[in-house]
Amino acid sequence: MKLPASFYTRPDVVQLAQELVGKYLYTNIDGVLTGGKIVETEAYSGENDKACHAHLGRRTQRTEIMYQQGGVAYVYLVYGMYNLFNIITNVAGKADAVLIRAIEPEEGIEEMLLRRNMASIKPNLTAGPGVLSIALGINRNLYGADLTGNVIWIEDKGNIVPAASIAAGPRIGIDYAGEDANLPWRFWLKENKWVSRKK
DNA sequence: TCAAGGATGAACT
DNA sequence: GTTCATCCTTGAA
Repeated sequence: MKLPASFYTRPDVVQLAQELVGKYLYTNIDGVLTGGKIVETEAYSGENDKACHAHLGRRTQRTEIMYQQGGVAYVYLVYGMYNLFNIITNVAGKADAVLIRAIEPEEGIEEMLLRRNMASIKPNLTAGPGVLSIALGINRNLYGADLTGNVIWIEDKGNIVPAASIAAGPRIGIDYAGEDANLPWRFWLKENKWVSRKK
């Protein structure tokens, strides 16, 4: 079942990031279906989070989409070469988002190998936000894409993820954010080899 | 095995 | 000019 818009407009982005672990992310780019199970996420909050691009109402052409109502994609370029995929959440004007960091490949594996220029399937095919976007064909064409449409979406397959199998810890690569860098807002499936960084 | 460095562009100072 | 929500290659241990 495709997640409805009402899932994304809920106010607690941290809770939402945790619930997204175990859901399934799919893209349909040029008629090619690829996707898999989400195994790692991070929460970013517009209010009170220095790590967020839209912290305290910062507003640029790049971050404009973050102020929309939840349920759209925020794709942006980092370090000049990688597109990172975020889900905008909460109601309009809040700028909350969830970064998808890693998935466990399931659908369209051959196409993902082709996009990554890899010969055989290995954990680093989709472990990490930059390579994940390459494998799924995500680029800035999807900036602002509707997550309830038919190009990129998330499905709930009814599988239950016990809270005990989800680990929480500090987010990655945001040391500049001061004390907010220590917030345990990264969630991943314990003992899953498709997670981008262990521990 | 692991640390260092490069690629490359948008946003900020 | 500097920083950044990254990843891959290189060369030293």
